[in-house]
Amino acid sequence: MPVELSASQALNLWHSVSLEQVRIDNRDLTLRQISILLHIYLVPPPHTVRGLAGILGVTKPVITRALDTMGDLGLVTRSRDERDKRNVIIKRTVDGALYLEKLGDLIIDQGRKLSI
Amino acid sequence: MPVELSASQALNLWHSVSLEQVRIDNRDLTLRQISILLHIYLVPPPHTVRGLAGILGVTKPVITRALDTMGDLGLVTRSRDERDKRNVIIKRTVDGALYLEKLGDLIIDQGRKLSI
DNA sequence: ACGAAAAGAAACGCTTCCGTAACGGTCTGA
DNA sequence: TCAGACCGTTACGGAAGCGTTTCTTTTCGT
Repeated sequence: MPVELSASQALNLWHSVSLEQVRIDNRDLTLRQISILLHIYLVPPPHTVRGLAGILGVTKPVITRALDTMGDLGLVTRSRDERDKRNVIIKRTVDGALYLEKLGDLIIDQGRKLSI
Repeated sequence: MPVELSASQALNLWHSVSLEQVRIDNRDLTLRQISILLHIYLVPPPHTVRGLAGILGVTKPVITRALDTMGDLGLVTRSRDERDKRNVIIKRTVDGALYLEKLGDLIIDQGRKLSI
């Protein structure tokens, strides 16, 4: 079930959602952080630092720092992989799920308001 | 013509577009910068620093800095308002239009790939 | 058993962003 | 006309991001 958007619909959707996100959310995540967060919550686990770095095309410290920041915000958690103690498994939190739920609602709302 | 999205469609769309944007674009604009850029290009002019600050709910220096950064990237230009020389009018550029055209195409492409 | 490899974190120097506050140039109305 | 309001920028100290490099712990192959 693809979603067919016109050029103006696509950009207007992005515009209104970004704007509301900026206005509402004081946490001000970067695009990278949002990508990581969405990836963790939408793609089946397990998620590792190395894996995420490869997927986003960034270096490992970028992921570590993003997880530090989002961990402080309560959006994700980390725990050692007991099967291979070199790995860290990135886990979801209730707050993180809530955050993305709100984002989803925002996108849906702004999508409904589109014209042309 | 509203766009009806399911919760999973909304988040998957945001996920895939953010991910591709991170992978493709080395400029790495912040969400605020993207909001400003989209606003300048989608909302009829004139655009002023004070006006944008009010719309985004941020302070004026935030707008000035964002315009500095995006000006260096060639995405926007500024010029004094000759009618009231206190004001600065923010203008569009060819590169900026091209940047947003690519973003629009990306959103459209990822929208087409959605399922469920 | 032990050296190499792998994973994540920490350190380092740098850049960029933030909000508050102060600053010059411009307009305006009393 | 000129004091005050307005507009955008700059300055400042601090926080957070970046990529590269180094370090610690753990695993794996021989």
